[in-house]
Amino acid sequence: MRTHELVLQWIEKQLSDGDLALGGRLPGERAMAEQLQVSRTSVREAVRILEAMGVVRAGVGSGKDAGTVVIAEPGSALGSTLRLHVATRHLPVADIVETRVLLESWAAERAKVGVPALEEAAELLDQMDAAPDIDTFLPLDARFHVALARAAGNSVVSAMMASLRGAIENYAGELTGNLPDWDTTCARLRAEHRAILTAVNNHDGGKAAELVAAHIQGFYAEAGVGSNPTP
Amino acid sequence: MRTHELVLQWIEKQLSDGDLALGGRLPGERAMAEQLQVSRTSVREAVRILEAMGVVRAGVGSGKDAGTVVIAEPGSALGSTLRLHVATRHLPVADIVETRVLLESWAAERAKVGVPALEEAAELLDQMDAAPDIDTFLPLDARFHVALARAAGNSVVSAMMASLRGAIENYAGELTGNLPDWDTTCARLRAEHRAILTAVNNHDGGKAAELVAAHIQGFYAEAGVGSNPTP
DNA sequence: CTGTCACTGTGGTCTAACCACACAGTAATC
DNA sequence: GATTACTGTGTGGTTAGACCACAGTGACAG
Repeated sequence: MRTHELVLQWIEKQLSDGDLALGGRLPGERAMAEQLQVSRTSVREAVRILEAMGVVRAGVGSGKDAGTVVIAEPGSALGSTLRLHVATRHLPVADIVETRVLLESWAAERAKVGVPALEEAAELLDQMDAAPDIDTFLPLDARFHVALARAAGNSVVSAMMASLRGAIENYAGELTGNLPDWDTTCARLRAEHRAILTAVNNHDGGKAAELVAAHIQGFYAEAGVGSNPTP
Repeated sequence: MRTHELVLQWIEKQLSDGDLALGGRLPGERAMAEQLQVSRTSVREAVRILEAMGVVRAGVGSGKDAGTVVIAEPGSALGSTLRLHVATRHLPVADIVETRVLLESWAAERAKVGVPALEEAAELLDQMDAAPDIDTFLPLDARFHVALARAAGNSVVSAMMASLRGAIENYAGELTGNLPDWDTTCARLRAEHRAILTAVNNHDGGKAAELVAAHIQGFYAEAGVGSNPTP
């Protein structure tokens, strides 16, 4: 077993045993190296991996943001991983879109009314109405969909949704260039968002799920995913 | 931007541009370091991250297994990430099980008859009948479920299924200790597996999905997930 | 022809040093 | 006395250089 894996194991055990909790601070790299009788290099490689997994955040200097602290950001970590695999052509964009439909439909059907995530979603819709251009609109759109997924209350599904959205984020930006008329499309998307949120608030999960599926598939079909996968 | 991130960006670009394909070999660490004008340490940190993401595999020595080659194993990578986050208590096991039900039901409903993955699944069932003990049975069970998911033909769903299974693998091992009578449970699980596969082969996706959902939820309910999350 | 042995290139590890940063305490200044 | 400037300390970030184990390759001696 390689040295940095040993360090990784040790840290994972600290987490499992509860000796290291969310928000907690790891020992300094030098201290850990001495404690585990390994070089600082190996400790750093382990920390890098944890950072890539969204388990810790490393900060220089001193004070509140300094040191290596335990965080919980699975979404961005899974997103990076998926993005890399998309780059290797191993994960087709079409499969990601299909998975998005699957997860978001499920989430829409089970979204709980009155939770903070839904209020955030409603707020985002207002901001999207005021968005002047595509580059302002798209990030809000992404956040709306992730907020909707969070409303279902399953943290794994939320994380996966966020990661899927993140993995094809750049891609979505390119796709909008293929659209014949952005203003028309944008208006339609906004209307569909409202309809989805209304269905959820009316406790009509089935309809919400249908609308979400049509919403996502409609966008990618219009933008030409499948027929024109890598423009 | 940190140095190793720069290296990561460079490698990701090589992948996106197709200059580096699946099965391809990265330049040696020393060569890359010189080419990018960074230290070998930074190159190594980048490679570590890619390795953790299941994008590359590093092998010492020389010959076919040597060097750093591009692979595509998103499943194990996502699994490690999820496992770590379960360790931080940020992702409840119950949410993972729920997501498994969601993905596997979907996959069972859309499984294509006649694909290699289904044949593999059938073969695994025979091996499970011959399994002498739990420790032989469980890995086969895991592979059966992943094979079933693969039969639906969506690589993202397959990868996520494999990762979910991997994230709670150790956990499943502990749970079987809670079962009152393993032999009885095992016989039931085997029968349920057969029923699922039969439904799929009969093109009865709806029934297959129902059976899968009941199968998974039944097992975890019997083993006590939810009422006894961290024994 | 065969077995041995040095060579070469790979990743894996370690040491020791320096840097930039941010805060904390202290000293000099107004 | 209050304010400012300055070290001191500890953090991660980066680098250079060395050595190790490993696995093929090829030359050489038998």
